[in-house]
Amino acid sequence: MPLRPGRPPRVTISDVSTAAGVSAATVSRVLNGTARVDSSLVDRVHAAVATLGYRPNAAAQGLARGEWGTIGVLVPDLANPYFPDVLKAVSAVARSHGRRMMVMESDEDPAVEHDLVEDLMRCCDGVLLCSPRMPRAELAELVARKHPLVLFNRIVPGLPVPSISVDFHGGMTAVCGHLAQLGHRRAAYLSGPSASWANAERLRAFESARAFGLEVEVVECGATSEAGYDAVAAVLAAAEVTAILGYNDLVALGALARMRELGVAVPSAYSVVGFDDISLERVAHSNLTTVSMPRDELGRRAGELLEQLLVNGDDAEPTYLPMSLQVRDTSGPPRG
Amino acid sequence: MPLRPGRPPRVTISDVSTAAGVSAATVSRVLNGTARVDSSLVDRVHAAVATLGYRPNAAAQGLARGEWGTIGVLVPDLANPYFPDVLKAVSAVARSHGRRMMVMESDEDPAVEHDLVEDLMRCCDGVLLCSPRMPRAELAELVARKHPLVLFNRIVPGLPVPSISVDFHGGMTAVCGHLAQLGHRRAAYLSGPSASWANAERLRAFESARAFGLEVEVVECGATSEAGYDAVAAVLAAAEVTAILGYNDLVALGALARMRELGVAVPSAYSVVGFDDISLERVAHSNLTTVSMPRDELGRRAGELLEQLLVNGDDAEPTYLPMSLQVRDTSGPPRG
DNA sequence: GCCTGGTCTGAAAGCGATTTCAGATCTCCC
DNA sequence: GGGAGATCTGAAATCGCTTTCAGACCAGGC
Repeated sequence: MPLRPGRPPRVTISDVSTAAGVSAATVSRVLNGTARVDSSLVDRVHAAVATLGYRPNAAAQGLARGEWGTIGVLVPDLANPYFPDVLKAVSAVARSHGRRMMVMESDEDPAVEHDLVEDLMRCCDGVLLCSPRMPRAELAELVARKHPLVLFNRIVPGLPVPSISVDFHGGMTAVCGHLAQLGHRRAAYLSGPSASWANAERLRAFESARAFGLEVEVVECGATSEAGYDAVAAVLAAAEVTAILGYNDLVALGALARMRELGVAVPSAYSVVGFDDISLERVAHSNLTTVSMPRDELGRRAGELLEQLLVNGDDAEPTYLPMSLQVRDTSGPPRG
Repeated sequence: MPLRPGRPPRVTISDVSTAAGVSAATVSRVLNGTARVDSSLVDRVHAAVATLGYRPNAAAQGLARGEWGTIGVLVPDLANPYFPDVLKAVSAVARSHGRRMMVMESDEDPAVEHDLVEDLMRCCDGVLLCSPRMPRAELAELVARKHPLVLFNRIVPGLPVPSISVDFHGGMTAVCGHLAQLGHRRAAYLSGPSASWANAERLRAFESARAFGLEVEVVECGATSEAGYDAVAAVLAAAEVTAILGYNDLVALGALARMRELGVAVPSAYSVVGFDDISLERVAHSNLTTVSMPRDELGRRAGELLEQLLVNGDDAEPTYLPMSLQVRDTSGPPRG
C-alpha cells in the first residue's frame, strides 16, 4: 500500500459524496455536468467540494475516461531559440482545448528520440514530434502504432502521418534567387547537422539554384554561432566565393562576427545571408538578410492539427508554410 | 464506455498475462523487478511483451502507485530567453530520476497562475513555480495544501516552502558599487514589471546604493527591448543622470540601440548596464556590462530540490545563488 | 385507482495497473 | 518419510474516478 510518506491524505470523490450525503456518481455528474441533478443536491455537492478542498485525481480520471487530457511534445533542444516560440503556441492551443502539455527534449541525440516518444505515448493522447532526426524506419515504426502523432518540420513522403513544416526548400531557393539576381555566381553554404531533414531540404534547393546560375559549395559547420565563427576561415580560402549562406541565423551571425574581426567588408566583399529570422535582430543590430517563417502560426497550426486528429481522426495532406525573404543590409552585389 | 473512436485497441497487462500463460501479478513483477520470478516465466513474459508491443498505461500505474512520475513547471513566459535554459536543466534532472515534465505558462498573467498550479497539482508529484507574480496570500494558500512545491526566483519570508533564487539584490548592489566606484552619482533604472518580486529585489538594492553615494531614479519601463528603446527619451531628459541600469539585458540592449541611433556615446556620455547576461552577447556584439547568473546550475538545483522534497520531504532553508558582475565595454567613468 | 412513461439517484462494474495474502511447491533435515 | 521453512505464483483487493443499469419516485391519463 503506497502510503506516500509525509504526503497529505488525498481527498477523494467518496469523501465528498459522504460529506454531501449523495453517491459518488452524483458528485461526478455534478462536477462534469454530464446529467441533470436536482439543484439542492448540486448545492450540497459544491459545498462539500469547497469545504474539503476536493480536486479530482487526474490519473483516475484518465484511467476511467480512457483519455489523459494531455498532449506530448518532443523537441531536439529547448535552448534553441526556435522551439520556445513553437511550444508557446502549442501550449496555448492545447490549453484552449482543455489539455495539458508534456515536454521532452532529446538534447539533439537522435538515438534517444524513439524511447522518448514511446514514453510520451504512454501518457499522452497525442504526440507532436518536432524536427525529429531519427531514421525513417524508426519513424515508420512509431507511426504504425496508430497512436495520434503529428510531425513538425519533417515531411516523409509516403508515411501516412499528418505533417506540417516550413517550406525550407522554397526559402532557400528564394535566397539563391536573390543572390543570383544580385550577380553572385558562387556561394558557400555553412551546413547544419547532417542528420537533419531541414538541412537536407536546404541542400536540395542548391540543385535548382544551379539553374539560375548560382553554384553553391558546402562547408561542414553546425548549428551554433561558434560553429559559424569557426567556419569563416575555410570560406575565405575558397576561390571565387562571394556569398555565404548560413544554416541558420546563429551561424550567419557567428560568421559575421568573425568577418568583422578580420576586417572583411560586408556586403561589399561578401554577402552573408541567414535563415530562420530569429528575432534577435533588434538586439543584434546586424540587420542580417535572412528568410523568416511564421513561428507561432506554425506552432498554432501544429497544435490544431493534433487536436483535429484527436477529435475526429482527420488525416490531412502535409502542409508547407511559406518562408519570406527579408532583404536587409548584409547582402548586395558582388565586387567587380 | 469510452471506446475511443479510431484509436487502436490498447494492449493491457492481462493480454500479456494470458499470452504468456501467467498471472498479471507476475507480469508486473517481471517488468518492475519487484520480486524474484522463475527465469522461464521471465522469458515468456518478455516474449509476450515484445510480440504484443505492450506498454504499461501510465495513468493506471499512477493510480495504483499513488505517484504520477511527473513533475510540473509553471513559467510566466516560455518565449523569454531566460526560461528555456532553466527548463532544459530541470527536464534533465527530472529525467535522470525517471520523471517526466509537464510545462505550463501563465503568459505573464498573475491572475491565472493559481488555477494553473492547482491543475498541475492534480497530475504531478511535485510542482516547480518559476518567478510567480501572484500575491503572497494566494501563494500561502497553495503552500498550505501540503503538495510538494518549490519556489524558484521568488522568496517569501515566513512561508514554509523550499525556495531557490538568484541573489538579485546582491547582483544589483554589485552593479551600483561598480558605478559608484567609477564616479557616478546619479543613475536611472529602467524598471521591470511592477508585480515582479525580482524587480522589487532590484529596487531594494538602491537603498543600500545610497550608502555609497549613488542615487537611482526609477523610470517605468518593462521587460522587453522595445520598452528599453522607448524609455531612453525620458532618461536623456533627466538632469545629472550619467548611467542607465536596465531591468534586464533586453531592456539595456534596446536602450543601447536607441542611443546609438541618437548618436549618444556609450560609455563616455552614459554608462549602460544590463542584468541577467542572456548569452546573446556573442551575437549582439554590444559587449554589454551586466551581471550574470548560473542559469543551468539554477535549474539543476531547483530540480534537485524538488526531487529531495519528493523522496524525503526535506525542507531546506531558502538558497540564494550569487550573481557575478561582468564588466565589459558599456560602462566607464562619467564625463567631467 | 392503476398503469405507463419520464426523471433522477445510487449500486456496482469497469478502466489497467500494483500489491497483499494465502496457497502451492520444493528443499532440506531429522 | 514427514514436517518446517523458504520460494515462487496467482487470486483478489485496491487506487479514484466514470458510466451503465436498474430501481425509486412522481406526474398524468385511462
